[in-house]
Amino acid sequence: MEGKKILLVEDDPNFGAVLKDYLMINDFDVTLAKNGMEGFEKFKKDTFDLCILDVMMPYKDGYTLAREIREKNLEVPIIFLTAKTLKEDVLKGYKVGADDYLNKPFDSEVLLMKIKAIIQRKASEVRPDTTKFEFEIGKFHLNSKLRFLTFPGQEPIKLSPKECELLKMLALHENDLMPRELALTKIWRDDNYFTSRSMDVYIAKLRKFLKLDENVEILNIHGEGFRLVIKK
Amino acid sequence: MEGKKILLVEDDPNFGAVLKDYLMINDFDVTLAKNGMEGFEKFKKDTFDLCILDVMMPYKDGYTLAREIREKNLEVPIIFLTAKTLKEDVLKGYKVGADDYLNKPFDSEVLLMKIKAIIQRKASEVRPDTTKFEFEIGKFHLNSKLRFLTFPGQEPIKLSPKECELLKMLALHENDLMPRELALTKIWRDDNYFTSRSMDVYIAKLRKFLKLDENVEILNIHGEGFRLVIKK
DNA sequence: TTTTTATGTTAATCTTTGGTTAATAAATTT
DNA sequence: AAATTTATTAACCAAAGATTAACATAAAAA
Repeated sequence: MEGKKILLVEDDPNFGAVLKDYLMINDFDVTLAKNGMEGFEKFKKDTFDLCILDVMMPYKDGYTLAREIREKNLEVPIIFLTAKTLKEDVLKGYKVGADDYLNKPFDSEVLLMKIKAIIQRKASEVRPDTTKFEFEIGKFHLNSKLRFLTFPGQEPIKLSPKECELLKMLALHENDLMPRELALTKIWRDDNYFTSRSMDVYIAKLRKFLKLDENVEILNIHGEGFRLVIKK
Repeated sequence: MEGKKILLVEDDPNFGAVLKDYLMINDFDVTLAKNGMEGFEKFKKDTFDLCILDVMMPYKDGYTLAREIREKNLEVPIIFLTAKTLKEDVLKGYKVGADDYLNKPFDSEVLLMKIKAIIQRKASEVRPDTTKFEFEIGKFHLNSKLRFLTFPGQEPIKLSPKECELLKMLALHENDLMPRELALTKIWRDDNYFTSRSMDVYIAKLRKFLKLDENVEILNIHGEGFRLVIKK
């Protein structure tokens, strides 16, 4: 856990300094920014393992900053700090892609634990190669950047963003288990009953496309996830 | 995090009930014991992911109980609840093998977070054991990740989670005793009459699958458990 | 041997998970 | 602003899996 880099964006200089010190004592490498602008500048110049953002800041609030960060980086975990307890704010945070949410003032122990838990989780996640965007799926060819799926002798099938990401995720785990949870947290950024239902709808769509090649199919592993099988 | 089992030992019936409810609302499966004796009895009869012990209880205090629990189980995380804040008590707790320490009354959020952090940590520690998922069982090949069992010249047999785990557990003890109790506590997470009956049902199912290879069979060792025999 | 306890088997029931359709909402394009 | 595409939600049914009850049989103990 040593030397993990944290970007801390907090406008209150006292609180910011104290928190920074506390985190540094606990072996994190902390960069402190005192507003959203500066936060984003520093984010672009370096690579962080975690971002801790205060929600209420002048000029650029935490949510806006989070959105900008997410545009640049889909992976980095974000924790919001807030004095508010309003439900809607919490929800807003999650929508922007926050990994966690903490009320201020909070128990520093708790923050530390959250940080460790999140970093550990990220570390243990399978890191699919996000750069790869071309896949051979049986006789199909998938280009996930241009979002289409071609089959010999056919017009290319245009895929929607969700269709495409889901198929890509399956392709990355070709012939192996693609855990349900993984797709839900990575693509839908939420794992609940409805997103799960939504995913099933997309699986059905993909199956329809893939019917063209009888050697390709998406199998379900009950309670676990799906498996893109490519017979050869 | 759903369905994790917590043993809560707390002599104050009001506080105990409130805390139990709170944890249950948060999707934990909570067993409440109202003193150390009862706590230990319940601990022996079941398998828990976490124990939360009040320090000050009549007859048998939390430390004594913790020591007894540690004798039986070196793994299970223990959290102490205490009204005291004296340093020495905290130290005593850690010496007995506590994973955490909380003052009472405490912020329920904090407890929840600590619980989650601890359980997550344990989960990631255990991973090495989970790595092996391919087994040769006579002419069979078991893939316990994709949950199927193949036999030359046959369609792969899909296994249900319980079938799969049970067969894996037997395979891990190939030609040796696989104690009944082990499968029940690890797979069924509970050892009682009904789970035991359920396990027998699964043994029957596995025997049916394994019939294809006459050199493979599951023998019963009366009162002890089962033995996966592979003749060579 | 008789009695008790443990195991084996089948089938009914209950629970959870997955698949599909269609209506609605949200986002994007024209 | 209208049309089109994409995404979500709800309802419902089907399939898979797990448990339980009932009863039969085998092993151990009394």
